[in-house]
Amino acid sequence: MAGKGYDGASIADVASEAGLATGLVHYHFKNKLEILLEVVKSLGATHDEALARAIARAESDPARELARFIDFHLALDSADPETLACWITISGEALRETRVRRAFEAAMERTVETLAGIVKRGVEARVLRCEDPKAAACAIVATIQGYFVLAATSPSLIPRGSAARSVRAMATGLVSPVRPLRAGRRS
Amino acid sequence: MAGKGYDGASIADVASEAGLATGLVHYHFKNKLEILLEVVKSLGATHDEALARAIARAESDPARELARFIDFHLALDSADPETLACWITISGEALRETRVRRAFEAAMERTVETLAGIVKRGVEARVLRCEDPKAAACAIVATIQGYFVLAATSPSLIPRGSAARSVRAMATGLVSPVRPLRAGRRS
Amino acid sequence: MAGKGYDGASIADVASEAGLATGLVHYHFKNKLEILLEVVKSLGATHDEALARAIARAESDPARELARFIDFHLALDSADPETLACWITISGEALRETRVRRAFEAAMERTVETLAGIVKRGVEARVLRCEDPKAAACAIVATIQGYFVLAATSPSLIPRGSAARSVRAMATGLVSPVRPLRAGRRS
Amino acid sequence: MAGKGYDGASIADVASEAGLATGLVHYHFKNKLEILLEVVKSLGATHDEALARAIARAESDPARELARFIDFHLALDSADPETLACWITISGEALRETRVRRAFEAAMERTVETLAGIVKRGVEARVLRCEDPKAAACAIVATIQGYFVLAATSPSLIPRGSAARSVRAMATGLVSPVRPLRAGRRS
DNA sequence: GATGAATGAGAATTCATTCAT
DNA sequence: AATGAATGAATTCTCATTCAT
Repeated sequence: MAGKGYDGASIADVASEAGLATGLVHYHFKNKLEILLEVVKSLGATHDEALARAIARAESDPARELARFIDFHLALDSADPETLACWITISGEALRETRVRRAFEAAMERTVETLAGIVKRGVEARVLRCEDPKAAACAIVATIQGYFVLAATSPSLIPRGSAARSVRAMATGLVSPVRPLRAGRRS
Repeated sequence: MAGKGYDGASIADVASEAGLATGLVHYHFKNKLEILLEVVKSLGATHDEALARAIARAESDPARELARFIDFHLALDSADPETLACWITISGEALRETRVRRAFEAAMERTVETLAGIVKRGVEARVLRCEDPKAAACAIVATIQGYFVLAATSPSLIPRGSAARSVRAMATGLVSPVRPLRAGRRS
Repeated sequence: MAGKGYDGASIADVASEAGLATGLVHYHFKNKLEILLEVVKSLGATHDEALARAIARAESDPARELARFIDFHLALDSADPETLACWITISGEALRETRVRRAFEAAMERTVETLAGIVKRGVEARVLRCEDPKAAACAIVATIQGYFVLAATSPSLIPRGSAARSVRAMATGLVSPVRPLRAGRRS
Repeated sequence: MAGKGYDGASIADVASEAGLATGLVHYHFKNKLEILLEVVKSLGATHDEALARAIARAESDPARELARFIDFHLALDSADPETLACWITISGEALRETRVRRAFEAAMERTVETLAGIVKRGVEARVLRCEDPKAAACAIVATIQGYFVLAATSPSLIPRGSAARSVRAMATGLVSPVRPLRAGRRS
């Protein structure tokens, strides 16, 4: 589905990719749609766990958590293109299938809330200044989603390595950290 | 195609939507794909013209042009949901069809270049500071694209009216205007 | 139609081959079928005239007329492949369309009668011996038709230049000429 | 396909003739073309086996094998008209589809080689005289093919029962048997 | 659990034919 | 005579889904 799109991938494709017989796919999934929903669920869970791990390494410093959050999503050079394509495919189906939309929306909301939580704690700790943490979190998540689309469709448009750097700069405009945002140990 | 997606919309759907016989659609378009390509082309042209008009009202003040650019794209409350859906559908097909990708990429590139041009002129005029105008333009365009996805799939996630405001704040982090960015007369 | 077959050739193909607009084809021909019937008619007439000319050069010598008849049809090296293909296509449609069958049958019958006439005159002139001139003519015409099929589909199967020679030898077995059949001046 | 021609017979026709659902035909054959190729293959195999059996009854007497060969193909009164139509349809498609041509050509070649082998053995055994057995075989096979076309499209043109007799007489002219060719026990 | 044949609805596409101009 | 847009039926092919084994 990542490679051919939801409609483009037939159950036979899915089955052969998994080394199974077509019939067996329907033994495990009632519907083609259920397969996609399972993908959203699993992709979301994997993402959330990996994100939590990445943030945990920031040792509860909100400013560094924010930087981690950005870097985690925008290390596009090392991103799995298949996962990117998958996520964009999901966003496309979310336009039309209520259940996909709900799952996609839920995943986005969890991510936004995670980030909003970081910002709020930053504000409380007076290392960040921000009037509307939810809006700020939403803006950064939107930017990340937009970079996903660009990375998957028009990679040559993104100056190499600029994504995370640019978004850290943008975040500065949103949350006015006391000190400039610095990347985690990774970068 | 906006409503049902590229694969979901049959030629019969397209034809009946247009009040035509199915055969006539194939008389005018060699392929289903050509229809989509025509949509990309036309959507891109319409966008470019409207954007140029919006920027023109900024009377060559780069900072105001930048604000106009943002507001033009992110007046999401008044955005046509069908056009949003259409653009996201296109980005999904761009993943798989080379020709759609090229058209989508070209449209994105034109938009990025337009914005990069504004930033460069702002830098030259010393009203903006920015080390990498291309990267900055790319980041803002990515953010816009991301907001489109959110607006079309998860509108409840975006605090009402926050999009343009947030992006103006983010832009501040990227281009350090001498004075804070203010919207044009519209806002 | 020669190149793509009756069904394979669309009216648009026919029109563009002739440098006309599609509509005009139907102005001149009621039907697609009428086009094919016209082809049979015209091909038959052209054939008959050319055959008559070829025979005329034999100066009423039945044995030489027979040789001429064979050579005329089996100078396969110089045969127009398109005409061959056309004739085979026609024979295929003759299987199914009554009117094509009638036209094809009529053309075949004229050819058989022409040859039978030659043989009869040869018998009367006592230069040929043959119990059933009609059957003999039919056999030779069948052979020619069969060579057409082979020449058009499996030319490598026919030893170069052997067709006319073999058929002259075969004719010998059918009509026992007093002297061996010799080709006309052409060969 | 025998009755309506390759293009005239739809997959739906094929399926209903076989009492199957349309989809199942495509489950077993990748293409419509593959169906035809399968027909050529199967028809060729059936023909070859039956021909081998017919020849076997001639007890290795080349002159009688030759007569058998002719009678086997030209017992047109008892020939299956559907098989005839099928073979002619195949020859028509052979004009246009490379793979059909190859299969048709191969079948013709096998038949020609079978006959050429008979003639060669006859020559070696000094019961037949023939300078070019391949050309002779080719001529007789062409005649048979031509009779198929006539039998399928213009049966009234062939004096009843004359085909095999005529071809035996023609063969005499090609291979000069020491004694006249006589049919096997069948005739 | 697992297989893969079978079904039939629905898709894109082609094309003979019509017809207003 | 000529054009070419328009029609809609028919065709090949794909595929989610079912089901006997």
